[in-house]
Amino acid sequence: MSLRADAARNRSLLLAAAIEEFALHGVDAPVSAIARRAGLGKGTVFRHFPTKDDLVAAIVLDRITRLTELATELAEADDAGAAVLEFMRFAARQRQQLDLSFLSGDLGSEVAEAQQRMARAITALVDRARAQGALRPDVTGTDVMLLMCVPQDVVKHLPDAPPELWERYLAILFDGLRPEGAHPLPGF
Amino acid sequence: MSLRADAARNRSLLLAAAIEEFALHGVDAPVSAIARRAGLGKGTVFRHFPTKDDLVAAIVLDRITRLTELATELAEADDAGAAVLEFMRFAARQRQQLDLSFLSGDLGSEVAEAQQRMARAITALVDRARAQGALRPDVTGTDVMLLMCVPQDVVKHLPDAPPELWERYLAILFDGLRPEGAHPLPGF
DNA sequence: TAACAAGTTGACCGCGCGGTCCGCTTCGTG
DNA sequence: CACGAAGCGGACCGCGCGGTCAACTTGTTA
Repeated sequence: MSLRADAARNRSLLLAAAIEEFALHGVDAPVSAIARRAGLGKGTVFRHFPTKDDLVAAIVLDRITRLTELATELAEADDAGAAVLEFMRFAARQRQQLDLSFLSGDLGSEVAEAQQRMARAITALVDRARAQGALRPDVTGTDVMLLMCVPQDVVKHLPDAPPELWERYLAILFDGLRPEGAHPLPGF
Repeated sequence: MSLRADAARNRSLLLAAAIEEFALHGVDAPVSAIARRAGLGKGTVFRHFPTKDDLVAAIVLDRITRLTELATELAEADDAGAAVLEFMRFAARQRQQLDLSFLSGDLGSEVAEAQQRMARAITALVDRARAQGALRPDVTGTDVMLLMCVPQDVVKHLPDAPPELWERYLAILFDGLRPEGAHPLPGF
């Protein structure tokens, strides 16, 4: 055993508190607020995560990993176009709960490698959809990676927006990725 | 005359320096850096703009005004669809030079009113394009306002991106706004 | 050109942040 | 249960920020 029981519990308490706090006030939320929300002292945060960036990296790493898993899973779906859409929907929804970008900022080599793994998984998924004719011939995995968070980001600029508005923008965006004259996917 | 000659010159020097600094390092760029870039003392900045927010507001106000003027101008174009696209292109290009959002953050009533004027101008432009059948029947001015900055925002996540990449995303995005089965505009 | 208003400056202040540290508490074990 | 190690807490530090101010310089005008 490498971690004491209460320490493990506190660690996950801290992660949960950090996710909430970052979602609510952005990455600039002070560490002290995270500690307060977790009902712990500030020092405890730095015991588990030597640096605030390490805390951020831990969360981002988790999110990236989940996205990678989903992309890998969806790569086996019959309808690759629908799979891409579902992936983007998941990514946007996840972004709703977390203001952190997986792309910008240097968060250490571990995160960078995870990003590359995710990029590969997404590229595989997108390549397959393109081969099936579900996407424009020039759409790349990078395109999807860049665009998948847009719906949530855009909606956040509106103070009083209906909570499902982002789906509308996802639809508009995905429509721009489909080949010309293609029929819309069911559900839109 | 209400302003001394050198003071007027310094004021515009400061505005230019602030635009550059904000574009380079975001809105969080310290006031001292702006002063240094302008070759002036920090105190001078606060003489012209009592608060950093006032400086930001001045710049944002200028940008919003230009956008409003352009939207009003373009409302008289024959091809309203092409006009909307050109407007979005201008907005995105402007956003390239400035990291400031015209939408989020409270920057006083003056900016808020200017935002509303811009919203009206854009809505008029978009309504006309929609009436001409150049856009989907459910596209609103708000949609265009929210989406027009996306291309630049998205590209900024890529560290080594070709400078014209944003045009590609504008094309994808605008394509999602056009009615189904419509032929692409010339140039794409 | 004299004299005053207007403008400029950089040292200075208070604040809140990320991060440190050491005395104290609590868990796990023999 | 007793004891050592692992974990905890919060006062504390240094830093860089936005903003202030009083001494100084400069444009303007009669």
